[in-house]
Amino acid sequence: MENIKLAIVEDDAVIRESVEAYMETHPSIQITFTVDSVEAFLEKARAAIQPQLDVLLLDIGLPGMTGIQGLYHIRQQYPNMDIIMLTTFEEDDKIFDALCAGACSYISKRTPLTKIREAIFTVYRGGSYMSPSIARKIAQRFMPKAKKKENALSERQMQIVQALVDGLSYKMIANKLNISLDTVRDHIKRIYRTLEVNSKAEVIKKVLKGDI
Amino acid sequence: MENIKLAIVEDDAVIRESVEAYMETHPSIQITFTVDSVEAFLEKARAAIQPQLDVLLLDIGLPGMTGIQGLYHIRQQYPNMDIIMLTTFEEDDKIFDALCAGACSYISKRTPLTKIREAIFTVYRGGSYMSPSIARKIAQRFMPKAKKKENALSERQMQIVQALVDGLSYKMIANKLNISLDTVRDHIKRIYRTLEVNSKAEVIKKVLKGDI
DNA sequence: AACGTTCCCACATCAAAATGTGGTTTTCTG
DNA sequence: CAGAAAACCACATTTTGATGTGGGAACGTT
Repeated sequence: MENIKLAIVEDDAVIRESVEAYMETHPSIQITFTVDSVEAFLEKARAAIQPQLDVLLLDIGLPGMTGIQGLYHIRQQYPNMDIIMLTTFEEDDKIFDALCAGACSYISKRTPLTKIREAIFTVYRGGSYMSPSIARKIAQRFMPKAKKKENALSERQMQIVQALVDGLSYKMIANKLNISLDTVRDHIKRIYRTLEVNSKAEVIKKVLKGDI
Repeated sequence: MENIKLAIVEDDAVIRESVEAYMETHPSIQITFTVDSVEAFLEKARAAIQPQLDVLLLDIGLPGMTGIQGLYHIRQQYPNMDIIMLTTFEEDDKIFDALCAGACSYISKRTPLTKIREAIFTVYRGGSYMSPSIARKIAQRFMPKAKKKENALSERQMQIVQALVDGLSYKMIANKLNISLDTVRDHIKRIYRTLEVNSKAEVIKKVLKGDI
């Protein structure tokens, strides 16, 4: 029989209490505590007897320290705890911030409690649940970005761009490609024009961002 | 009433037929066709009367052209179709390849048919469903990479690095931060040392790659 | 054959960056 | 308070980078 130690951080009393009441009814879930802010959570965590925790439901839009900021601090105390972010649809653009900060699940507050409970079990077992709209955004993040223009560089130009990205100086590029320094300059000049940039830095940024 | 036009690409006849039989029973799902390879799918798509399709269940491990390779070709014919990848657990490392190739959902074959059907509706409505173990892998992908060294830059140094990445010149940085040009040089000099690089290009690369 | 593209090279100029040495002032912390 | 760390500034030198102009050779297309 599982025994999941759950904590809740949610400022809206109505939501907090309804979630708490619902989760409490399940025999495998044990609510360790619920608080209304990250600050309150951290205080509990700092207390002498640091309560053991498996899963945390964390609201993303909190007064004071936001959930995202809080994630960072919370994970210092509980590096192995699984954190489920609760969010309203307006905050969907914070998905990636939250994921980067270490959230492992991201659920809309509109999700039925039964699904949220399911998610708790899922993350406890090493999985992750994402609301469908969230998951879609994540999937899109991986898709090839819409290449705007036909800014196709020639084969040679690509070699030079690559060398630039690798941090080679003009001289080194000339050497590597067995062409003269002036030729390298010539290529780069034209590359800048077709890419509509005017510094090495911008070229590198474009490449690293996948715009090329 | 929804009317989802579904196609299935799956080489294993047992799985294919069981999925087909199950989906067929739902009044909102209409199976346009099922085939056993990407090649067969593309042939159907090339036919004079190109069938309309909403959702595709695509096996990832196919003989001949794999699902991942197929994704590319299929999406040329049906750029707006939602594609759900079916996968066995051994292929979990192909998640990101598939997502990059344009899949919008990724489901283990061990998933109960009822869940798979749910996923079909989810993607049809603009969402996405990921199997828990897959979703977890994706979440982990976003988490802070293991920072190797203590290359911690000071607050000020980070500002300067950021400015460099933004493409500002030393002069502009000096102006922006209200310090002298020489001071900017000084900071950058030290940054290069602690980062063990010796050009702006390398700094930018490090930042963009998340090494910092 | 004429044209466009790509690749190649040279010369020139000014701005920017890389790097070193030397010193001062805050600010934080043991 | 003393010492370390960070931030600040100056001066000097060498290398790179950005940009322009001008021209030549190879290759494929019309």
